[in-house]
Amino acid sequence: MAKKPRTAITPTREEDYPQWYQEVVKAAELAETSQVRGCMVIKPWGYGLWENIQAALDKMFKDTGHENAYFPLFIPKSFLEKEAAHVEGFAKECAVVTHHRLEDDGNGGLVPAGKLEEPLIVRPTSETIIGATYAKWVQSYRDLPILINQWANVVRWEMRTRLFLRTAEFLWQEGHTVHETEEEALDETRKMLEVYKTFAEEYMAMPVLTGEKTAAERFPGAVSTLCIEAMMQDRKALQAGTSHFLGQNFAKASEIQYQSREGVLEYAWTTSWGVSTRLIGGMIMTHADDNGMVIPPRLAQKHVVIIPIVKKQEDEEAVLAYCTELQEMLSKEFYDSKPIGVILDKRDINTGEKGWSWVKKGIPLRVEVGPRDMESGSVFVGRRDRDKKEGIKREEFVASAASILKEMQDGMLERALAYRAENTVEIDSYSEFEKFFTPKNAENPEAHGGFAFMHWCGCAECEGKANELKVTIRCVPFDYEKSGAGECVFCGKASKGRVVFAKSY
RNA sequence: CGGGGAGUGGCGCAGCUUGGCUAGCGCGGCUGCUUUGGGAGCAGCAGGUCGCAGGUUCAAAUCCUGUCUCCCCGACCA
Repeated sequence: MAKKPRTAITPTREEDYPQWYQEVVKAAELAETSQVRGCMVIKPWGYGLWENIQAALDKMFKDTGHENAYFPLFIPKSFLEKEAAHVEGFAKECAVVTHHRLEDDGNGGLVPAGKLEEPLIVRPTSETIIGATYAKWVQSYRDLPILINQWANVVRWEMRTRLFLRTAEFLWQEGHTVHETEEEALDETRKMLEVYKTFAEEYMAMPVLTGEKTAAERFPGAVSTLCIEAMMQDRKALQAGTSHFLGQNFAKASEIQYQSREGVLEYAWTTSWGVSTRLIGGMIMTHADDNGMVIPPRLAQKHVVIIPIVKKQEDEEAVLAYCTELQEMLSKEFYDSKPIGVILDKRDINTGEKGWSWVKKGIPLRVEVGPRDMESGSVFVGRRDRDKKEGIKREEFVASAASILKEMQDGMLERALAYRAENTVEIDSYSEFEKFFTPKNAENPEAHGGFAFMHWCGCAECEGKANELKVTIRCVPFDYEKSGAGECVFCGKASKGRVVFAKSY
């Protein structure tokens, strides 16, 4: 029996995908569970990813005319009650503040005191509190549009949590806009979804499908929910971002009214859209391998780590000087309009261990520099997307670093696109559907399924039949009618085009 | 919230069924020496109120009750 090569992460993706995911998060030092139920501590290496996600998206939001603002963490209970579907959707997962003080219980403990007149809800999302604020800001059509984004944390008391993918508290951005016309609001909804798609593909190297959610999967209170959906390496879908057209539902609930050009009092049209720290989970499950994290260069806070190899004490000074010089040279180079981020790892630990720690963290380039390289004026470079390391002249490496990073970024997207293509099928019969989404090994299910483009009549009953195999409709692609008419896989009734079915997170 | 699994030095685990000496092992940490180009070796040292709270008992990591947290599968959701 051939001995399998040692991997930095155990178990491997194939052996136990959920466990592998957790190990990658831990080994890459991205985050850890906290002492608070369901909440995570995002560690510097993970938070750096979030900061870069924020920076890139923030620029895209501003370039599309949006501004940032900040609204309260607390929402009066009565605000949340205003939109019926919205309350129903979120009521079960809210953290509720009922007291505003703690008192000594006489035994060294504390008991809540000072009961609030009206409970406050820790925001699960801010439509209602922002809507109430907008109602004050909007009088006339001249006050519109309002194009505001907020970077914030929200709390949803989820029953089952997983680092980055679903935590009780998470970081996100939520855009909330108000418009004069339905058409304008619809355009906004679509525009922001495009921003998300562009970001996912160009920065995260994570290909996404776009489309509209079915009624069953829609945001509570929305008229329509648009989404980006990505395929993870276990072939399950991850909803990576949503953009909601709220119609006049929230405007009516919050009394956002304006006097129109004709002097008539009208309800405004609103949208909301968001992405969260879940994107980091998506990045991990799209790119990480059995040796740990693989960070897309465009989102890496550091692109290169320099590892000095010092054999003899007397070499140390010279090798470090050579490394520092390399660091300075690289830092003057630009990748993606920013200076290349370089770490010189001087930690006094074994070289192998040091190298592997960076492999697991997913830094794009590792450069090892020892006396031999120094003498020949070269460096030894390892790319995170390849196994082999190669020697290269120092100047040549410095000059080509940016283009190597670009090549890596492009390669990651291509690989992810290829993976998705390999696991995307068209299915026309229920038996095929059942076969595609049923693992061979029921005890310990292997990666199976993928994206299945199938005909669907549009009724909730047939959608429910897919649920029996834990499969949901991820989205109805915008151009779904282009795939041609057919018959619903479940009931045989007419369908205008194929929609995307998959198992999901 | 339903089902299953688990909490024992920093990490991973054994011990628990059938209570009993100072609670073990591996990895890691520290110190010293030797090493160093893909996860080092030897020696010495440090480190644990066994998740928490009650209870049973002469005696509890072990038995009982409660509770908290984590992981997996479901339902729910970004």
